[in-house]
Amino acid sequence: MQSRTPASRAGRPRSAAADTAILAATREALVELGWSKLTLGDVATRAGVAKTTLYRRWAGKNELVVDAVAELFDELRLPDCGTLAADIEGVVLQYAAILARPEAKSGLMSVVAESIRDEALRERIRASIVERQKRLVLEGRARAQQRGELPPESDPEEAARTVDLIFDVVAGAVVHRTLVSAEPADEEWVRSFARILLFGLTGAGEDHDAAPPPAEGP
Amino acid sequence: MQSRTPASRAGRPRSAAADTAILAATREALVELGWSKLTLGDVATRAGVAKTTLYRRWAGKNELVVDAVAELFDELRLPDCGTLAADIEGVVLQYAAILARPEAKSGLMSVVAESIRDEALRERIRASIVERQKRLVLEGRARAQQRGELPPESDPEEAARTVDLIFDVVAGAVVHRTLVSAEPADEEWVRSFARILLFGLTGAGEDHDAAPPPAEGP
Amino acid sequence: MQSRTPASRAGRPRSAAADTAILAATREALVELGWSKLTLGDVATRAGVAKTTLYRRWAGKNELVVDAVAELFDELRLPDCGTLAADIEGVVLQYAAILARPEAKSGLMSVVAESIRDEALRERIRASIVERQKRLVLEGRARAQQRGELPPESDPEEAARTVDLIFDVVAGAVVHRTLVSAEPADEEWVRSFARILLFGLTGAGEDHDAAPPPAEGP
Amino acid sequence: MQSRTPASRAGRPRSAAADTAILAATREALVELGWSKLTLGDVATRAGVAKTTLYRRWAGKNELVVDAVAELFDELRLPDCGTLAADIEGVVLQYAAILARPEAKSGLMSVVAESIRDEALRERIRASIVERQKRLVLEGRARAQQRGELPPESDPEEAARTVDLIFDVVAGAVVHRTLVSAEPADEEWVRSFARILLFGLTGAGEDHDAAPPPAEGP
DNA sequence: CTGTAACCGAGACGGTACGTCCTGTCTTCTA
DNA sequence: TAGAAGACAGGACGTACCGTCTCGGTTACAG
Repeated sequence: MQSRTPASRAGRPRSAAADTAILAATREALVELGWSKLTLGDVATRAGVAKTTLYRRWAGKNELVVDAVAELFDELRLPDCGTLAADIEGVVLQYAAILARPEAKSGLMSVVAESIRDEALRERIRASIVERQKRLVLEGRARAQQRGELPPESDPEEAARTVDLIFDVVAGAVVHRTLVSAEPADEEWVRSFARILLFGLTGAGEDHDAAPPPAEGP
Repeated sequence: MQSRTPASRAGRPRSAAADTAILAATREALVELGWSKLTLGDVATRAGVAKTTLYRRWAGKNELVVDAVAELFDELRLPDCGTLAADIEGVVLQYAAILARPEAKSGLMSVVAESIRDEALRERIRASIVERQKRLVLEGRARAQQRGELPPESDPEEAARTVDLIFDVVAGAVVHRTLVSAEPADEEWVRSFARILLFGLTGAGEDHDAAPPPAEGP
Repeated sequence: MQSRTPASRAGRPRSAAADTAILAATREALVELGWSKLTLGDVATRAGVAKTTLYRRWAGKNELVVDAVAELFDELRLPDCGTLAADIEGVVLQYAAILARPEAKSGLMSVVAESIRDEALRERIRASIVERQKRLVLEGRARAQQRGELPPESDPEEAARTVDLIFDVVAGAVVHRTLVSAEPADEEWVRSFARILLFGLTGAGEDHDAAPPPAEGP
Repeated sequence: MQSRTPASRAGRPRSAAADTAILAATREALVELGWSKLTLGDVATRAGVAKTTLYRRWAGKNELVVDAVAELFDELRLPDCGTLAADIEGVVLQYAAILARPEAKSGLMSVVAESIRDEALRERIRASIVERQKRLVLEGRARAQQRGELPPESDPEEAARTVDLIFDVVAGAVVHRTLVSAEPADEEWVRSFARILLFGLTGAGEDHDAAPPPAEGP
């Protein structure tokens, strides 16, 4: 989380408990107050820690919140459900479950909004949150290829672009459903979404130029 | 924007020019400073207006920013490109163009983040921004149905759910691409995304229970 | 009180009732709020009058309060009590009675304090409040001279100086007793004060160089 | 001025230099602007101090001005001039000299006016300004009694009342001369005033019931 | 077992912005 | 043309946080 560069510097070492307490207090405050009303002084008080201690470890509110929220994504795992369809549903549901928590909603969107004007913050978010999720998409594809549900990629660059695209679609849809539409991304919704995504993925590769055939739905 | 109730109340009427100046100043400040560093005092100064005038018309920063950003969406139109595929690409591109503007990025995401803890703000966003966009999805579907590209909906409730889903997918993908991945939603990306969406929409309705057939890509 | 320049200007004449209502409202507000918390907007509301009307007639808070307080001194009269001693007591008691009223305390001292930095205000106070009181001292001396209690003045300039001195002593003592010591200037106090003043006045003229004889008091 | 209670509390101690700078800046602002136009923000700026520092130590403008003005009275000393007459003149002159300073004029009268509606403020003024002066009256009487110019008091309660009366007369006269009449309390005026006071004090005790003898002046 | 270096809590500090209130001016409608 | 109503520019208010600093005290490793 922070630099620990050399070996074991002289002097009193930093309290490890403080880190835990601060991040927990941050999430608690996010739930109660939301990002914009969260103050570092209040977080310090909740954590039973001096404001100085907090500033010694994080540069500011944004960095602190990124770390606090990032811990929520530690539990994200890709379950092996046997089919690509089930895997997609599984990972989307997990992502939706995390975004259903108020500390994630409040914290994540706000720091993303802040990151628009702050390159370092954007990088921190990417490293500690986004990449962790994107790994799941990669794992899922590899597994589907092993099963024969998806063909092995021919052009690796094109394949990377597709992963990015899928990730934006999945994460974006869940985020928009949860935050903007403010409706729960429940099982039914996830199933509908996964259908569209699956058909999009498996159908979109067939023919790049032919118009798609007319269909009954939606 | 504000009450317009009776006919022509007593006392000096509110300056219409002030509204315009304030909203423009707000967008300008959003571009330069971003949401979190935007100050109502600064906006007032830029607009050549007293702080009180600003507070007389808006309850706070969030309400002001929503109105300022909402004006950006006034220009959103659905072009009639002849085919569903082209229409989808067209509207996604337009939405992407708006989200490419820094005042939209900074403003929109921040107020959405704030709206998580503020029902009234969420409603204001829905009314002045979201609904305006969702109308385009409805228009596009009606047009596609006229052309015969999409069948008329049988269950109107199911149809409404589908519109919401599509909207979350489209808007979410563009938002995520633009803000989180911080890559431009350019023509190439939009074409790829529209392909997936089109196949998803036209293919997903075919058979609700059968597994999709294996495909080549990606 | 204010300009009334020519004869009877064209257009709607100023409401005379408004003046009365405004001054009464000013005194009422002085009692309830004191000078520093009194606002012209509040006075206008109490008087059932628009702020504009108020500003059309008075230049500001200070001028308004001077006029409002000056009306309190209209009732000041010098009773003919038969002896100089009784006359002094009588006028001091009257002055004390006015200063016992909270609107006088609050208003008078504040405008005097303001007048330190405002020549025009000082002149207005002198004209509408101070001179009115000083007249009583002049009357009292004339009456005492007629009775033979005081000798006629030889040097008119010296006499004027003495009147000023007496006035400062009398008014100053009552003001200080009432405001700074915050004790009532009741009959007992006035009697003690009048004794000192009377002996001072009648004894001080006797011998300008000789040291006063030792005495029993105070 | 503020609490000094325990030994050396935790945390960064308050800057002593700040107190000095703030009070000096307050007097400076009083001279330039007067009480009503004096701003706490401006005082803070002049003192090179943050507004918060100022509010941490004083409850408001009035308390601050009392303390700033009170320091002016620190220099007040009773000179031993040998006779009661000379002592009176000396102390009155000193008091007049302080009241001649614009910061005293502006500040003192305004806070006294405010104190009418604020018991705590009145007490603060009494403690830090009035009592300090009243001590001089006590010293002066004791000295005169040692010299035999005044008899020792028989009734201590009556004696206290007399001290209060004298103080109101002396302070009130100087204040009224300086502020209301707006004339300097110069040596000549002080001599005339001291004469009256001296005769009043030494003569008033002689006979409580007899009418004073007719005299030549004023 | 003793420096000493880095930590810790507490809280004052110089700042910035807040949202409210009041001032004195103006603009409109009504009488 | 006066008056009521109320919007306007401007500016001070007192509060809340920010991020920094200066204290007295406490660990825990190094000599």
